[in-house]
Amino acid sequence: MIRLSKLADYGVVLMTRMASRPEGVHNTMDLSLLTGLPTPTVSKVLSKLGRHDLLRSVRGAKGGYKLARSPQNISIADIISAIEGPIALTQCMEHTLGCCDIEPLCPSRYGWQVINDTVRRSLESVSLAEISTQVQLFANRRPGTSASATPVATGELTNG
Amino acid sequence: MIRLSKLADYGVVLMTRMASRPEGVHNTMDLSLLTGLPTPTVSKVLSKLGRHDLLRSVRGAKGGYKLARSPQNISIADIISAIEGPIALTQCMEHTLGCCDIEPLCPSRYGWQVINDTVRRSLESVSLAEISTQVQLFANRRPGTSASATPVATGELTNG
DNA sequence: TTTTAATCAGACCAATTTGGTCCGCTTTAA
DNA sequence: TTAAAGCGGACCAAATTGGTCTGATTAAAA
Repeated sequence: MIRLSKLADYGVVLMTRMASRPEGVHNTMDLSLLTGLPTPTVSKVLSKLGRHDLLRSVRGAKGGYKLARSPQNISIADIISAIEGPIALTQCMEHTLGCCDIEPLCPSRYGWQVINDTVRRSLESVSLAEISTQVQLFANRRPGTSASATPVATGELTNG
Repeated sequence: MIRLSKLADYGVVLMTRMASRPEGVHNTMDLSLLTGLPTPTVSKVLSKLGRHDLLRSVRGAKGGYKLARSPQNISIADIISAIEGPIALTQCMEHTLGCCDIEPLCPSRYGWQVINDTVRRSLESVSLAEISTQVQLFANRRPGTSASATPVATGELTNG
């Protein structure tokens, strides 16, 4: 399987959660309870998303984070690259041209470029809004406020 | 960045190399020299590709591996999933429905499914043939037979 | 028939990466 | 002024990865 780091996974999950109340301010503690993820980890992810202008932080008491733009204008690629850096399947693709010694000879580079572009474009095509509407179908009986007892809602912490 | 394991990276590189002589039999030693990858590693990757019917092994002296089908009929998704298992960005997506306790409640699953399908489809759309024609442009002055001194040709072993 | 060149499989080990925890600091509403 | 929140970095443990080694098997060539 192609590995997405857990942090990036969490990022998508948290953003999805926040998109269910796009105008609200969400704090770390609540999100931690809702998702079952450890509080400091949630905090770390959120602050990264904040630094990349996907979230806006509200400091002080009653603070938290709110979406910086509407879910329609946030793509999955935005979220992933905020946390993991530029989307690329291999290392040499992370940089732009001109940094690799053997580059003019490297017979793989151009192939990888094709592959990476394809994947990146596909992730750019999926918006947070699309995903969170899917979620609504399953969340709408619980009006999505705070602390539910049911833990764990990531794509990660599950197994067969 | 989305991480592809090195082995999968190598898989793509090796297949690309072999696609430049689609009918030929390629042995581990030659491919190792051509790519700069350690021989046992090449061997491990090739045998995995063989077990998934992308390569056909020819044992004994003068043996090696040859492509099991034409490059047009091999997708990047085939290669990656042969080495890494089913293409999925998160663990719970590796299985088919019905294996996760909280599944009926999991608000993320359906979002991930959308994302994964998008990525998988994009990788299925790129064939080995497309990539190796790109390679030809850069390899055609060296008629692509055996051992060149220039090492390292993966998308991985390079940095900035 | 013997030798040699190749695949094949699996065990083992080392090192990198990852992610979780903890700490103390800053900010602001009540 | 206090308490509740974000902020950021240092540190550590553990899981994953990938490279190495060994030996068995196969088949062509001498």
